[in-house]
Amino acid sequence: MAASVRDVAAAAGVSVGTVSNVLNRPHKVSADTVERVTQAIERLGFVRNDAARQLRVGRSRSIGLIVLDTANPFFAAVARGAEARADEAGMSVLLGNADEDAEREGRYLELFREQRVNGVLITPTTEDVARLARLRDAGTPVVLVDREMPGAGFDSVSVDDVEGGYVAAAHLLAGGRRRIAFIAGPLSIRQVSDRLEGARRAVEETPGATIEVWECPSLTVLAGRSAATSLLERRPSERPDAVFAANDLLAVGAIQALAIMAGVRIPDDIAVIGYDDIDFAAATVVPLSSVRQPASVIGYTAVDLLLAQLEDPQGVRERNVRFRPELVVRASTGG
Amino acid sequence: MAASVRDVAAAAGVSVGTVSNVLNRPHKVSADTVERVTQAIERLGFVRNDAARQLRVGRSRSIGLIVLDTANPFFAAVARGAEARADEAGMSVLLGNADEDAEREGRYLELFREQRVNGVLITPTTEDVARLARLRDAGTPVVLVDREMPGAGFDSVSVDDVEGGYVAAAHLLAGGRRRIAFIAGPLSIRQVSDRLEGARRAVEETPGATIEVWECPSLTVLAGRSAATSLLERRPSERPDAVFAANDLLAVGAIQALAIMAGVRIPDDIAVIGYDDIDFAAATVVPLSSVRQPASVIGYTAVDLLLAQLEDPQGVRERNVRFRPELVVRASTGG
DNA sequence: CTTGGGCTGTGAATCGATTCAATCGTACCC
DNA sequence: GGGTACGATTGAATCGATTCACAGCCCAAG
Repeated sequence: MAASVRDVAAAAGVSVGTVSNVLNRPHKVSADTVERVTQAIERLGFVRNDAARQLRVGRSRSIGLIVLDTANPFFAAVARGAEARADEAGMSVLLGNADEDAEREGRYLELFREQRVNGVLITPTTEDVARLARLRDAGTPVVLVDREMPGAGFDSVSVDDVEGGYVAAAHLLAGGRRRIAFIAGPLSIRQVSDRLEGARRAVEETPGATIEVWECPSLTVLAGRSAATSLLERRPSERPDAVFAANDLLAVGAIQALAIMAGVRIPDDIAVIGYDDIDFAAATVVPLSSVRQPASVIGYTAVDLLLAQLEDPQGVRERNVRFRPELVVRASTGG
Repeated sequence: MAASVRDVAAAAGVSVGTVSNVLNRPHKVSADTVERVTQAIERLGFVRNDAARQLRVGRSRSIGLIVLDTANPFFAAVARGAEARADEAGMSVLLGNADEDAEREGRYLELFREQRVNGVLITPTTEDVARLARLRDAGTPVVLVDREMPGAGFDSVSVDDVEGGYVAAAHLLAGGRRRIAFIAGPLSIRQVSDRLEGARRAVEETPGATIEVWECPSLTVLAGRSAATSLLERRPSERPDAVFAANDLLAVGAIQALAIMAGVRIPDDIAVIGYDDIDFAAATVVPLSSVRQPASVIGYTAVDLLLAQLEDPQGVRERNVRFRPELVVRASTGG
């Protein structure tokens, strides 16, 4: 059906070994042989069969990346960064969308193993890393993205979410807010619980301040909207005076519910702060304050660590690159 | 290194053929053999080598999807839809980000050919489909996404962009606007030029109405912001009274520049309408009117067409599924 | 003239899952 | 007992690119 190296070799009047050399080590082949083979390739429309190549070589040229949710611009940016670095190394990135679901995550992990990827970058959905540990022990480099697990022996690239949570809450408290509602995604997601922990810490340092948690099933605009809606069922006097959303999607949803659908004044009645500082944060009804993470740099760095592991499989492990979150103040918190 | 079927066979005391059968046709194997083999697989941590499988079977279990820009939530939604349908068919989607760049697009096309994907879904960056035609003629099904090319012989799933452009402009005109600025992405992108064509048509039907085109290098928030900024360099009396952005990202950027940075009143001074109706459209400073496209349905349907081609390679070609765009009116056009 | 070294080029062996014709039992029927 | 049928199992052949030990050739040095 499709032309193979064998066909090309026949057409060019050389051996298969030579064709392979033209493909992979052209400098080892005389110029006019390269020419003849190249022409034959062109003529036959030959395209290297990557499966055969992989089988022989023993590994692929791709890196697997599993993120919590591709619909989140933050992860889209992470993926771009990862892709850029992989590109430089002549590799490509396979992107898997776990959709905050451990089972889907598992399916992608399995798929990537079958594909013999060079390594896996992952933002795990759960604390359970037994699977990842097995994968790593079987020789596949693993790098945690946007997440750190000290002691588990994984390289990681993360942003200190506890600090980020602290910074966000401290900012609200500094603005005089005392009753904070934390609109959370699933608390089983580490980023969420860390941000909460940081926020709690800030609250505890402030006499009279309280924080309550609204757990949503997912980190989406829709979830944020419905969380804020149920929040509005209370009498105004019992409502919180600030909302800290676990990410910008939730915050955007909350703003839709509060400002647009219910006419709550932001930040006068309720201040809102999100997390991630996605592109849209500056364009919301009331421009959204947020905590910025260097998304694409995270992706880029993660691939970097992976390549280092590939380079030197015996090298030091558990390198944790940690970025600092950065508060971005806009109108939604009275900036 | 990693365990192979051969190792599993030895460990379970059966032949490699039986292991393969357990993997692929368990009903053909007696229950206790299945059990023994399964245990051996477990014990050895065997994971099927997909490259070998692919090599033998002749094709992969994946579908390639190349979109203009993964950072655009519209395409993220398309990808989700595609993934959902592929999943149902036991396939997975390889996502390529062309980034509006024909060369990157070509690289992914090449990659997908090497991987022997079952088919390619693509939103082409250019009009030049010679490459795609070659791919199709070589036996790889191709489905155009969010784009139609009558006569070229490709199946496609699209939304009538000319109509969408017409609807958007007609809406602005119906609101009394007469001087429309079309903030365009690269006009080489068909969606952009089609939307412009539709808008032009509406303008021509309206005495005294004019439309001018601001071409941006890309379809991003940033590009929209700078286009709107340069628009503001004119004296207020010479500014347009409406902006039609080729997509929501541009519109969001334009809103940032107009409303937030320059204090232009929307829609009083300038009305704004976008295209795609992404999740964030409802949450912008001034909720954004837009033209909705059923993004995830587009992705889902595209895979559907692809599967049909796979099913029946000789079947009818050039099936064009066309959805109708839907006007969504919000405050940015005085809704 | 011979030897040695540097280039080119060769082709059989290899990776691991799948396939399918062939074999082996066992049960059943006449 | 002989024959048939059927289910379970076997294992050699296969897919296509890569690799590497080896061969052929030519020129320069001895």
